[in-house]
Amino acid sequence: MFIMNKVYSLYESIQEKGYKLTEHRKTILDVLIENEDYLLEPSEIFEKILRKNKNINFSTIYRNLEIFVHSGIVRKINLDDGKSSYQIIFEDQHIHSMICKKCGRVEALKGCPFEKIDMKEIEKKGFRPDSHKFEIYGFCKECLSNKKC
Amino acid sequence: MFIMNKVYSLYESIQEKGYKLTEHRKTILDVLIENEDYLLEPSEIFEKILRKNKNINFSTIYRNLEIFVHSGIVRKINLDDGKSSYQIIFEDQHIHSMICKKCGRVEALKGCPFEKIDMKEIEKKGFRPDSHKFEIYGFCKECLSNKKC
DNA sequence: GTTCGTGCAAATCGTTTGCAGGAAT
DNA sequence: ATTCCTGCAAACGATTTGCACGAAC
Repeated sequence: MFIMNKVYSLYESIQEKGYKLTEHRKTILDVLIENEDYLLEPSEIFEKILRKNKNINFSTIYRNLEIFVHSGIVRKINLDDGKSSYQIIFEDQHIHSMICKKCGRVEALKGCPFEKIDMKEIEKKGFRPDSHKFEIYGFCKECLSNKKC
Repeated sequence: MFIMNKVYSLYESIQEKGYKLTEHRKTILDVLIENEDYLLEPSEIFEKILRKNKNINFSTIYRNLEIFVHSGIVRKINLDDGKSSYQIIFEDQHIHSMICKKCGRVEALKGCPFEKIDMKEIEKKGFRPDSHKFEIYGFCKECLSNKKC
């Protein structure tokens, strides 16, 4: 039961930050876990919870997603359309992704291009980097084979 | 007068797409050109136009920014706060940037990390890339020396 | 003269907030 | 018992839209 260990460790991260472990939080996490390879928008999370015959208010979803991000167990990505999407983080790895523009599927890339960057160029400009983003957008195998792309 | 050549070529790009060359469009472009090293939000563009003792409606600004992006002369970037920012593109170069989180200053990076990516990894997943994003966030020299970061 | 652009006001969309009652610790 | 969590409804900010008039081609 590897998966349960991973889930418990998510629960611990929440409690370590002083947040309570409520049923709603577990439900939202369930949805994120069941879609661990996908970026989900708050509205998609809402719908998937409905399909479980549960109902959680939008504001509760938003508030808890922020809490999860703050607890380091969820990643927030701002896509080009201006909407935010969320994805569970099982290990606290630093990753970059291939993101399917059709279905939101996310696949991890090995390595990080930032490590190959010429730091001298950045230092010369007097710039102090504190974060970076590298994302490849395109279409995943499944969406391509559906011939809808 | 290199700058004017560059400006005329922007005008041409607009007209080539079948859009009319209006005074408002020129004014918005002026502001983008005067801030070519910065990311500007629509509200900042609005204010800078006001300071020129001109007034352009917000909806006109939004509509024209979309048109400029569609004409390939303006770049749109979605920052983490969910707001959109815009920047003029003088040459249709493919660039990646260092972005100052305080003042919005943008400095170009040499090279592109995508070229160093192991394409075999992507092919193996059956993923078809169509675009990518590499951005370094941090603080620029000026903002650092203001000791406000 | 036709097509396209604009200002205005209202609508929309995603997201956030204040508050009063309810649940976790 | 205290602190935190939630639903609700309302507020919010950024962006978009319908429409009637005006400007570019």
